[in-house]
Amino acid sequence: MGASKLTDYTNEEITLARYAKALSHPARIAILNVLLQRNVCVCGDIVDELPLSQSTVSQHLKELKIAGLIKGDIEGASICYCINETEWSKAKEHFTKWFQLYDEMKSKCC
Amino acid sequence: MGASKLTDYTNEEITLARYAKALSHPARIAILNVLLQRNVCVCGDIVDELPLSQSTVSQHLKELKIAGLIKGDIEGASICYCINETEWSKAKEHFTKWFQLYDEMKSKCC
DNA sequence: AAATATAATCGTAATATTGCGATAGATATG
DNA sequence: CATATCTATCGCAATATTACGATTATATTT
Repeated sequence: MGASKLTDYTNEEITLARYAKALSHPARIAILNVLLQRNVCVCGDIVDELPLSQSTVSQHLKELKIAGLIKGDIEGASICYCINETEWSKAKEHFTKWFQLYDEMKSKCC
Repeated sequence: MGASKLTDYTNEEITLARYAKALSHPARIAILNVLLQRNVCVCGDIVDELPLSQSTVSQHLKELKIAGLIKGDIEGASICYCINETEWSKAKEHFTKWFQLYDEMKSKCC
């Protein structure tokens, strides 16, 4: 009856926040930009393109992998990273639809 | 000649990461959802809708305000928060265009 | 097998974030 | 003016993030 406090966040809120978190560091955006700009899958080249150490880049790659935005295929001694199309599309959809909610608002205030 | 290390991130990378950071917590997404769902500007109502204390909500509101995504108009003793249309559109554009870069890739790998 | 190259992981330090209660400031109401 | 309401800020604790060097694991050469 009384209690109107939300007990928790919705799945949609959590999902969106998780994608956003993956993109919340310039290094991770830069990594994805490298993957977007090159036709070929890069691996250690990413390290050379960023102002960060190998271990730090590897950590950022791990986070992007956990978020699902990239995948890494073992290619000999090196690893070929690239954007995960499925998850990329999902993230795109989530953001696009969410941002569009504003346009669908009937009455905007202030 | 040799050195190919990026000295720093691009403005675009920083901007995108900053927007993403503002959206990287479920509470902030939830706050924006409240503002998106209500026709009228809410103020302290946001606190009632979230599983967080008043001070914590206030802090999240501050971050959203710093990111520019919302603005707060003083309305008597309370404050009327709403989405900042200009910045919202900017963020939307940034994300949309960036996500679209994938579609514009000539050859996808892996 | 030894040496080399590549990338992940460990350990650690510095910093940032998150959350809350308590307090302060500003505005309304009696 | 006193009180109540609403929101921001302060102080603090717990946790998470970021970054790096050193090490480890795996694969490729020689």
